[in-house]
Order: sequence, then structure tokens, then C-alpha cells
Amino acid sequence: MEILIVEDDPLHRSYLHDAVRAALPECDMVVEAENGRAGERLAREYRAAHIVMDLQMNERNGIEAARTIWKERPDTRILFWSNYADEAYVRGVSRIVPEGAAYGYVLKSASDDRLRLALRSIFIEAQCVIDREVRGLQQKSMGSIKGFTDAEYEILIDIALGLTDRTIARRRNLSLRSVQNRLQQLYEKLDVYQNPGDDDEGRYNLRARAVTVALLRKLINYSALEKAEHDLSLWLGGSNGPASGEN
Amino acid sequence: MEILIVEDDPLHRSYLHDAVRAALPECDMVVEAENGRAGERLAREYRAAHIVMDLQMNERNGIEAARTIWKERPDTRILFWSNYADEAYVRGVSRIVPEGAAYGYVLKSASDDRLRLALRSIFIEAQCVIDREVRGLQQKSMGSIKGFTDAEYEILIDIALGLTDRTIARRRNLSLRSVQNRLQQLYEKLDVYQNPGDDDEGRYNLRARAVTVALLRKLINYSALEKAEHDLSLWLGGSNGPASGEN
DNA sequence: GTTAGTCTTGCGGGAACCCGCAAATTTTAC
DNA sequence: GTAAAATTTGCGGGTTCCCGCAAGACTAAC
Repeated sequence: MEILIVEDDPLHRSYLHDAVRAALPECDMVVEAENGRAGERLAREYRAAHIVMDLQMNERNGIEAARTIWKERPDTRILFWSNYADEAYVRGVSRIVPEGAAYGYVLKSASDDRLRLALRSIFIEAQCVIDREVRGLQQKSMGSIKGFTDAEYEILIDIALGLTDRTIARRRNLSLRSVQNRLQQLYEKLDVYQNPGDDDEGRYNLRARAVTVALLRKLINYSALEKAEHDLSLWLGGSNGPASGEN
Repeated sequence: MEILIVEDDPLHRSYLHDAVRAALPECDMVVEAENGRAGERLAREYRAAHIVMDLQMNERNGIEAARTIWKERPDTRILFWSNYADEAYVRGVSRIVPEGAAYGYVLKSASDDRLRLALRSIFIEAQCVIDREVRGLQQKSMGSIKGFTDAEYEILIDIALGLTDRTIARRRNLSLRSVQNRLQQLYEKLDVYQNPGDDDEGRYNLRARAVTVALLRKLINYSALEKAEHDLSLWLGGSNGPASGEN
């Protein structure tokens, strides 16, 4: 069995290496990559079926890398090992995991034991392992309570990018008013309206405020913005006519 | 000689510990803290004169911690050891370093040797050591070329927080029009105006766009926002009349 | 089908934003 | 000192944003 490690921090990389060796004696080869781009390349080169990698890397972040890897081999098993449980990451991951694929999401703060267990569960048993805290977010983001709709998340991204209502309307194929409706909906969910009990003042610019609140709540983060910016430039460049099937 | 290490990642902490032991044989005691708050407490407890710490920690980030530590003992020598060279961090640090204090700023990507040298320079020679890349940013942020004025940075923060023009005017003791002037100035420097050669469309909401561009350029980042949000709530709470001598 | 619910769209208006213009003020330079 | 440069402020208006109201459209359940 071979395992590919994708992690930019040398210390964490060697820690992971040791952990893999210890947890999986049946593993006879460990390959390391120090960023997403190298990770993709090595995954292709070695036909890697077992990968453990960080989200948040410089050259190419984990979500991007995982997406192309899974596009080429949907049965690859990937364990995400990340510092944070930002909703942006969790949403990003569960957006790209293929049907029926085995994957895991473990926080770096987890104990050695927890990591060991996750490694064995995924790579031996082909079983999904998702950290408790992450699990919580997943529930929220998907379904029932207090979660953000895809529509709401989408428009959040759009105003975070700094688009005007009109541009958003064009991009999402909506009328101007619909865009504004979604915005109001978003403002409500983010609870951006200042407590009117106060003075009439202390007012916020709702649009800008929404973005900040989302950032502070970790609904979006730097890499989500980075990706969104990239998608946007594609859309702008690509004869902004028919919506390219960006999912 | 005693040294206090403030770093939340256990791996990095123990690496630092080893590095300190190796670089400074004259050091006879190493104390560790796992976040900014604990760092402040231990610094007070041990009257620490030599500290090496991370920026970006959960409980209380490095800049906050350094500020209170330096407020109590301005001659404390602090080596900042950080992952990133965001302008937000660099600006934040150089904003709080006391007159004549010795400090350092080394990136985690630096070699063992570079770290060793920095440790000795600061704690033995009382000499400032700032990483090349960081140095570049510092120049820019301070002085001559392409840098952002304090005024510009200030208003950037304000719109990032989602304040209206009127609220900003009140907060900074300016007229409405002056605020808008500063905004235009900021838009210009951030180069937010879309290329007019294109279609008449693709237009941005300048205010929101400015914030995103600043984030992507790492002029501001999560912890800067967090601090700004905190300052804002102080100002809002504190009978938003006379500007409290913040900073 | 009908009924209720959500989503979309248009209209209209008040508020906020963006900004050119020009006068008043402060800062800087010599 | 005086001149030049940068900031601040007011006015005015074009644009965009925020949103209440109300009429279609589409879905879901019975």
C-alpha cells in the first residue's frame, strides 16, 4: 500500500509521515508533496489511491487539488487534515466529494490516537471519518436548522467579490429585484440589521457589513475568496454570455 | 537567562524549544505558553525579558499579547515567528513596538540557521532582526513608494467593518465629504476602477470591491478585522462622543 | 382542481454612495 | 514672511442600493 502526503509545513509533514508509518505497518511507501500542485502531479504519477492532505496551502489549496484528483480517479481515498473547521472549508469539501467516495476530515488539534484511528478507518476499512466539530457544521450547512441555502451562499460570495446588483443579476440569470430579495434574505440570516432600539445612528452599510460578519463567522475565508475571484475572472473573460456550467 | 515561548501549535512549540536550547546554551530556563492570554500571564509571572512568539493564535493573537506585555515592560525583547508576512501583521507589529526596543520578525519558512542567528542577535546582542520579505513590506507601509497612508488604512478598516460614510465621519471627526475624498483616494490606490476599455459593464461596487482587493492583497486579514471589530464595539459602547485616544 | 407556500419580477421612492467643481483651510517648503 | 501643495468642506446631481407593496409563476400537498 502506498500513501501520498500533501502538506506544506515541513514539521507537520514529518509528523504525518511518522504517524502513517506507525498506524499503517502495511504501508510500504510514503510519498510527500509540499503543495497542492505537486500533490496533483504526484497523485497522477504514482496513481495514488490513498492521500492525506492539508487544506490551506500556498501553491494550490487542498480543495482545488482534491477536486482535480477526484475528477481523474473518483475512488481515491483522501483524508483532509486541517487546522480549522471553518464553514467555508467544510462546505467546500462536501461540495466536491464524489458519490460514494471514502474520505475523512480530521482537525490538527486531534490526538495522535484519533489520527491513527482515522488513518486506519479510511485506508483499510474505506470508511468515512469526520471530526465531531466538522460534523456539526456539515449538518448546519446542508439541511435543516439555521443553515445557509446555496442561493444565499452564492450571493454572499458575489457581494464579497464586490459585484453590483446588476452584475450579479447577469451572472446568475436573475432579475435585479430577485438579486435584491436574496440580499435581504442574506442580511436577515446574518443578522446585520443594527438593533433599532439604539439611537437612530450607528448604522451599517449592509452590503459591506454582511461580508465582514460572514468573515468573522468563518462562513467565508481567504481561500474561498481566492477561488471565487478566480471563477469570476473566468466568467468575465469567457464572453460573459451563457453561464458556464460552473457548479 | 530565561526564555518564554508563546505558540499554539504543539509541534512548532517543541521545535522552537529545541531551537532555543541549541542556539542559546546560556539559557537556563524555557517556559511555554499555548496562546496569547497565557503568554501575557506567564510573562508577568516570570518577569520575562525574552520572548519568542507566534502571531495568529486562537485565544489572543500575538500582536495583542505583545502590546500588553510591552506596555508593562517596554524593554522586553520579542521575536515574532510567523507563517505569513501579511502587510496587516507587519503594520500591526511596527505600530506597537516601543521606542528603542529590540525585536525581531522571522518567518517560519526560514532555515534553522536563520532562526538560530535571529535568536542570538536579539537575545544576546539586543539587535533587531527583520526578515527580508518583511522588511520590504515595512518600507512600503511606512514611507515612500506605493505605501498606504495611515488615513487610507484607517478608512479601509472602516469600510471593511461595514460602516456608513456618516458613521465614519462621526468616528473620525470628519465631514461627510472628507470621508468620501479619502474613499476615492483609497479606490485609486487599490486600483478598483474597472478597466473602462471593456464594455460599459462588469462594474464593481467600489466599496465592497475595495475590501476584497485589500484582503486578497493581504493588506488586511482575519485578525486585523477581529481587532478592528473589537475596537469598534468599544467606541460604540463608550458613548460615541469624544474619540477615546485609541492606539 | 384547489390551497398554501415559496420564489421571481416590476414599480416606486427614500436613502446612501460616488464624484466633479470650487472655495476655505491647513500643511509644507523655501 | 510668501508661495506651493495637500486636505478639508459644501453644493449639486447622477447612480446605486435598500426595501415595501403587489402581481405572476412555480412547487407541494391534499
